[in-house]
Amino acid sequence: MNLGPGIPTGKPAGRPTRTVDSGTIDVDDLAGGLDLRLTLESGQTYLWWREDGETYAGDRGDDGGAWYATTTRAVDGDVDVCRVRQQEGLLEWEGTADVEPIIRRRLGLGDDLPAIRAATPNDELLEAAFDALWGMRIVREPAFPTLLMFVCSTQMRVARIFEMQQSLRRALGTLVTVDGQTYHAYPTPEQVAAASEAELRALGLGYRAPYVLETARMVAEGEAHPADAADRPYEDARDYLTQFVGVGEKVADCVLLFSLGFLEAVPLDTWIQGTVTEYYPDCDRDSYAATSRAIRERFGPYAGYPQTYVFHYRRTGREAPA
DNA sequence: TAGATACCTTATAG
DNA sequence: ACTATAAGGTATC
Repeated sequence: MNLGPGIPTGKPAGRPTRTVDSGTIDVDDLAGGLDLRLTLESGQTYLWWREDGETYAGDRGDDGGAWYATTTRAVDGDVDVCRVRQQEGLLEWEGTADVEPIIRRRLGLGDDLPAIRAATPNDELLEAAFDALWGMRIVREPAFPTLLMFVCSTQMRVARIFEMQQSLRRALGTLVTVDGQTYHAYPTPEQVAAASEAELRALGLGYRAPYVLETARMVAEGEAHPADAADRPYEDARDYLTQFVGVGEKVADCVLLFSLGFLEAVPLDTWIQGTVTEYYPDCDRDSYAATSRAIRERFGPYAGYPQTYVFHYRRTGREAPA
């Protein structure tokens, strides 16, 4: 298989390069199928970028474009590069290692979408959102990058959150060369912690700069790690994450849902809060925690799925005019 | 413990 | 052109 330029195969002698693995995943084997572009551009993750630079360039549906991401190995900090694209019912992947299990996890390919939908109430709004965006999956991205992404996300537009992550990557991330092509890994906690606040502000982070810096320092120095929340019951896990600076209940819910696999988490952002007020007023309570409980009870055990569908459905103006 | 306000920076609306 | 407003909220008082 040849996916074209990006991660070339072959191994020139005497140059640092990587072995390239590749393979395909039959989308028909995934329960509920897959829409790769929706999954990667629905505000769940800002860690993937399009080879053609058209990331967040518009809402055109999946055009078969290729996406890149890096993964940093827990054992030795080695960086792998992966490339995916969806064409003709196949999800094609390439990587500097056998990244298929990583891709399957990160893209939520194991989720049984029909079963999740069956466990979700079929009111008019949720049905419309599921119909419009079917195939969108909830990701499980690495914990530290997800934590920083959503610290950066406050009061910020989706396309700019992505640009911030690209800036962090380019300024601070390890440079990886794969047969002449260069890629920046997402920076490690240590790499972020070594930066200055001024440096981060220069990247356009604004008032988030000191939050990002302090949160990275906490992880780098071993005070706490976002992945440690995974072992706790849901609400304890959310409380645990709020110890990081710049992390309140909403950002904590994003980390739980989009990294740690807590599918019951419902981030209550402005869109979802507005949705609660408008469509589920009986779930509207006087605190985040109380509204969260009520809407989770309404949406069912996989409440994060309808949350994510409704968020993207409304944010992108797909909602039928009232 | 609840409520109000400041906060970086940019894109978009008026 | 120029100002006001809002963008996946949180920390602080």
